[in-house]
Amino acid sequence: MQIGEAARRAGLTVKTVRYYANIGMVTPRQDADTGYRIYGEDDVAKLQFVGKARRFDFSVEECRELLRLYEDRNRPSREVKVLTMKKVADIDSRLAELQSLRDELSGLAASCDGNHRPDCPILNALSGG
Amino acid sequence: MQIGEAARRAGLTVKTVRYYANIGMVTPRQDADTGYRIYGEDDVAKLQFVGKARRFDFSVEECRELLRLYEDRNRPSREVKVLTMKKVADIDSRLAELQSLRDELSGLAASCDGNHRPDCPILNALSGG
DNA sequence: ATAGATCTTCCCCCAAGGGGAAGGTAAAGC
DNA sequence: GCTTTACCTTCCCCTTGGGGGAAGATCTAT
Repeated sequence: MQIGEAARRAGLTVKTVRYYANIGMVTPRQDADTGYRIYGEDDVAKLQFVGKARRFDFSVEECRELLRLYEDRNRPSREVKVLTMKKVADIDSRLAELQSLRDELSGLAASCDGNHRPDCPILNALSGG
Repeated sequence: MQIGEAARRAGLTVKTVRYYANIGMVTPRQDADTGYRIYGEDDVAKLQFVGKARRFDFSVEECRELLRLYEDRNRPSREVKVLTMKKVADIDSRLAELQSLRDELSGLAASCDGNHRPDCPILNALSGG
């Protein structure tokens, strides 16, 4: 099939699928006459795989690694688990960071009257040392 | 003072301070002879303000807006509060998204033996529809 | 034959700067 | 006076993960 249908079936944009071809992540055959990319079922499966991994917040490089493991029928599952737990740890630290930001900002917002007068504890906090 | 000291006092890199000057966010005087940027105390205060707002996850454009409010002695505090609460809402939705990702990934990791054998529920989940 | 949909490559764009080259300037040491 | 060192300037390319759109080729339907 052509790139449009492959993209549709993988739930990705054509631009994205072409990008994955360019960076060598999912490389379809190429028609010698027209230059059109030709995708097979296996390619679509890989595109779906990558799309899903991206939605799980894996970076493109991490997806490349996961894809390599996915294609290696003999890899130990430990390798996949390690990558996944590392990603969970990444997300945990980002969560903690965001939560703390959220609490501080929310506290500031609560302390601000939010009326027509110019006095504002939020700006005071941002400008204070 | 010159850009180096201004950056040091604001806790930013010289690159960042120069960037803020280029995009018109914090614009110092400029020495006509040497072309050197010359920062005053008020500029340093603005740099500190922006640096702090950036650490609170406000985008550069949002910082520009906050800075405008900061400099406007007559603005109603409501405007600042609205911006802040919108940012809190942004962070909340990002938190929910990350939390859900984290739970799914963590569940997958828990279901994977992580041994030397190739069977891996994580990859199965990523490749399944 | 021609219109419309799809495909190709090519190039510029986003945030928020970082890295480093090439060159001007100033202060301190000898 | 000369040199080293530290600081400053502009300029350009790099990052992530593609999006937007132009110019041109190809395929399908009428």
